[in-house]
Parts: sequence; structure tokens; C-alpha cells
Amino acid sequence: MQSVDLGPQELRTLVAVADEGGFSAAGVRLGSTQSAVSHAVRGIERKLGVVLFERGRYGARPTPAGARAVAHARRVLRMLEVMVAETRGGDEGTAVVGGPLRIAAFRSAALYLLPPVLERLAVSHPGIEPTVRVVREVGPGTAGEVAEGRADLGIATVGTGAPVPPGLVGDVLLEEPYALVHPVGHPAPRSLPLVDWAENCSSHTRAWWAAQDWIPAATVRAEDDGAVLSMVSSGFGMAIMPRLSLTGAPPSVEVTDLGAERPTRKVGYVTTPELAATSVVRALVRELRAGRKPQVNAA
Amino acid sequence: MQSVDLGPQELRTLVAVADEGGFSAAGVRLGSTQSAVSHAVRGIERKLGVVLFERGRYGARPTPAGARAVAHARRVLRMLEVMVAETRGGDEGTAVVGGPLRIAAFRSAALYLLPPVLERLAVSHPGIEPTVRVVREVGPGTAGEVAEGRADLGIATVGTGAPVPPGLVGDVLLEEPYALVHPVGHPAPRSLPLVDWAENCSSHTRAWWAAQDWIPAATVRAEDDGAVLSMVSSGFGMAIMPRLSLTGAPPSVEVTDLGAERPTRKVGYVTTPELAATSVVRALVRELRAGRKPQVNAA
DNA sequence: TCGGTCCATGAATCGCCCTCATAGCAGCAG
DNA sequence: CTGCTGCTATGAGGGCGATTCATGGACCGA
Repeated sequence: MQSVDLGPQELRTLVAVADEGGFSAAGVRLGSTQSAVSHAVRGIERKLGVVLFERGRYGARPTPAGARAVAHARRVLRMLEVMVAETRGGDEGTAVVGGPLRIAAFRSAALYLLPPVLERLAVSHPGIEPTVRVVREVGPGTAGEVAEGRADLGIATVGTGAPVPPGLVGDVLLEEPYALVHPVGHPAPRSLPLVDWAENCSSHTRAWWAAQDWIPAATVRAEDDGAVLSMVSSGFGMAIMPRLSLTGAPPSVEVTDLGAERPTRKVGYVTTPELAATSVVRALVRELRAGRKPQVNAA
Repeated sequence: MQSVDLGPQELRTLVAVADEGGFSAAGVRLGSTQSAVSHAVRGIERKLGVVLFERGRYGARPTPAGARAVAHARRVLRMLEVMVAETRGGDEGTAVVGGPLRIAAFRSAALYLLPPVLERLAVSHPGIEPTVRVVREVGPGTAGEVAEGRADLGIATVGTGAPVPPGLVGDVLLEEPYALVHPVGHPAPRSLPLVDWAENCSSHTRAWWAAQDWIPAATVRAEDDGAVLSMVSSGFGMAIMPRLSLTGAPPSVEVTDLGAERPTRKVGYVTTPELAATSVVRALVRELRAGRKPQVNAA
């Protein structure tokens, strides 16, 4: 109960096992051996008094307690990194802030919303090295990536319920309208099949659809919003898409506003509480907010 | 530049040196020796490439970089604690939350605002062991305690400017009026000397004083609000005090409302972003908010 | 100059963590 | 059933980092 002390190497071991799905692979990843991993995991489990991984012939899977431990481990490791970076760099404001910054974003945000923001960030804070990872906004989505410690900040669509998931912090950046998109010059676009994609959270548009007096002739599913747009542009169908996904729309499609009652969705950022206080994340959030107004209007 | 790995013992060493103000005392606190501390600090400084403490004959004082490192170290250590606790205990909600909870509060909050809240907390979460430390609300005050990692949550008077200091999170719990307090039955209380105390943030009352057409005959300073009240009750003078400080006022004093234009002050809680996500802190905040309305009315 | 308080330093030591080698276990193919 | 191929578990031994002990140096005040 006293010697519960988890060192960075132990934390890294937990993360590696969870990521690699097995002790042997984790050993390789850590540049160490399977035996070391086995010893370490057993030691940690003994210290905590909890079984963290279910061992099977196919490797190791985290138990519920193990999953919690891994998520915390990732965060603590990240904090240690940040601590080193912020201790070295002078005081925020008087000196350079730098280091890696892992962003998780859904496809259209990564393609159209982030680039100008990151450009400004590169100017104001050249030391920061952002990496953007595109994540499907289904299930836990980008917020899940952040909660699991795999990303520092996520760009997420915020649902109608809680603005951010419990245990995380964040804010809404912009509210964007959905619009009808169809092949340019088509005489009766509403007669075309509706193209939809898995990520498209129908909760935003459901109320609007219910109020409509027409239903689409057919519905086809595409891989993602980019594919949807490409199908529409080739004349195959029409779609109801958020403005952000229409940023790079080719001239072969026409975008029609849906009027006053059009559905909208909110896009925001999510981060962990401990990272929200760090200067790298703060810098990015500042640029995100700075781009807020223009983005909304430009949409 | 690669092997930068700070273990829990090293982090604890940093914290101990900062707290104790010297290597020798830190060694004692850690149950270890001065030599170990010296070696450890030197090693950390070499790893980080930064001098963390100024050594002098009087001991060791943190450099600016050292202060940052210490603050981060406290937070990381706390995160490790939380990690252990939340990994062991089942999922929040399905299992008991428990463990120590360090609260910093100014005097009157500790005496009158917290007790009923902690009582409810003890009922709803018997596993939590709160400790309350009374902190002078001057300089960094309770928020400083939280920022420095010496407390998990602080009860603070929120100034007119930012609701919470940068890097921290929190919210306002109640807004309470100031009132005139004087010896019971005194014919002309305003002719008595005004008793004031160092903690009393005059920014709340300054505007009100400026609008008054009388000034006190004299001003004397007392140690704290308790001493002020005691001086007033013994007939020595009168005072302008927030309601919270008047909760336990004896019958020998009389409280007079200051009317519609009376000054008020806001009282809130402050915590670090990473602790705000913790189940223990969340439990306390829930009880604090639950007590909000009744407290305002009862005041 | 002495006695006290600090921190610094070098060599010896202790303990932890890792490696190596090996064992155990489950599936699968013959 | 046997041998092969993934896994993980385990015990013995070694290396290296952390701690200690003993000492030295700097500074201050009496």
C-alpha cells in the first residue's frame, strides 16, 4: 500500500502492451524483451492488487481496470513530456513554447478547418510540431482518442446532449449549416437518390427531415463525405452535407441553401483537463478561437 | 536529450526541496539523506539541461524553471495517485470513490460554509477523507495553494477581473452582501472607529465607500475577521463585513443591511483542470453547488 | 579561529530491473 | 500421439542506477 510507485518505464510498458496486444510484441516495441514485459506487468499488478490484462494464446487484452490504467498511463506520460518541455523552455510568453502536439480530427475538419489554423500557429509558435491524425467520428470518435491519451486535442462534432464528454474539457468553435448539394444544372435534384455516409450523424438532420414533405427516391451509402461529394459531382445523386465538407466542392456541383429552417451542427474542440493548462494546447486553442468568427462567415 | 525520464522519486524530491527550502530538510522529509537529494537534483538538472535550484547558504530556492518543474511535478504525482485509485476502485458510479481530498479555504468559509457541505459529502461518499486547511486570502491565496499543488480544491473570493486565475478552473458558488455590524443598541454606530483586517479585499467595497457621504472616524486593523467581530462585539468599533463572516455573530452585535447599493463579493471554488476530472473533486463540487442556493438565502 | 550550517563529491553498497535460458500451455497438422 | 509454433511464466544471474557513508569546502556568526 506504500510502495505503489509506477515509474515511466512501467507506464510505457502498460501502453505498449495495450497497443501491441501482447507481451512479446510490446517487448519488441520497447526495444526490450518479452520477459521484461512479463515481469513488469506482473509487478504492477501486484502493486495495484488488480489484474490488468487477460492473457490468452493470442496475446493480452486489457481488463476494464487495465483499460483505465492504460488511459491514465498515457496521460501521465504525456504530462511528463510536457513538464520537460515547459521546464526547459522559458516562461510562457517570455520564451518559446514547443514540442509535439497531437491533434485528432474528423476528415473534413482536417482538410479544411485545420490548415489555416495550423499555418497561423506555425507563425506564432514555430517551435510547435503539430501532427494531425484523421479519425472516424463514429463511436468514441475524436473525443475517445483524447480520452485514451492518444491525442492531445480533438476536433469533434458536439452532440445535442452534453457539450463535452465527462472527464474532458472543451468548447464549441462554430455552428455550421447543412446544405443541399447536387449536380450543377440538374432540373429536379430532389428526385435523385440521396447519398449518405456512415459518419454523418443523422441526429442533426432528423428533425429537419421529419418536417419535410418529400423523401428521397433512394438512399445509398458511401465511404466518407469526400466520396459522397465525388458521387454527387459525377451526377449520381444529391446529398445533405455540412458546409465544412463542401469547402473544396468542384464546379460540377451546385450548393443550395436550405433556408431558415435548415439543420445545423456544432463543431468544437476537446482536450483533457491536464493538457488544457499546458502552453502548447493553449496556443492551439487560441488560434482555433481566433479563426472562429471568420470560419463561420466564410462557410 | 533522449534519456529524459523522471521517476516518481525524483519528482517527490523536487517537491520536497521546494517545500522544505533546502536539501538537508528535504532529505529528512523523504526519509532519506541530504546526499541522495543532492545527487538526485544534480541528476535531474543534468537530464533537463536546466538549473532548477539556486543553492545558497540558506538552503535552496527554485529558479523560475525550477518553480515550473515543481508545479508540474506536483500535478504529475497527483495524477499518479489518482491513476492508482481509479484503477483499483471500479468504474466511477458503479463503485465507491474514496481517498484523501485536500481543501484550502479562507477562514470564514472553513468555519461556516464548508461544514454542512462536508457533512453531506460524508453521507454521500463515506470513503472520501477531506482535510481543510485555512489559508490567508492574501497574495496568491487559496488559488495559489491549488496552483502549487498543495491543495486539490480552494474556496476563494473571486476578484472583479478574471473569474479564475489562468491555468485553473472553477466557478462562482455564491454572491454575498456586505453588511454593517456594530455593538447592539449603539445610538450612532457610524461614529465608531472602523475595524478592518488585512484579508478584506477592499476592491469589493471601494466603489461603495466612494459613494458614501460619510467616512469613518478612524480605522484600526485587526488580525482576521474573527478578531474584528470580537472587537465589535466588545463595543470597540463597527465594521463592514461579508455575511459569511457574520454567520456566528454573538447577540451583542447588531447587523444592519446596507440597502440596495450595498457592496457584494463573490465566493467560488478553484481547482486544477486535471483534478476537476477526478471523481473525488467532482463529488465535492456537486455538494458545493447543491448547497449554493440555500447558502445564499440563509446568509 | 572555532563551531555550526549548508551543499558537493567520490567510493562502496544495495536493490531493482533487465536478460538469458528454460518451462508450461494451448492449438494445429500430420 | 507427436512435433511444431505461437503465446506467457519463471528463476537465476548480472548490470546499472540510486542511496549511503564519509568527507570536504564554502560561508556565517560568535
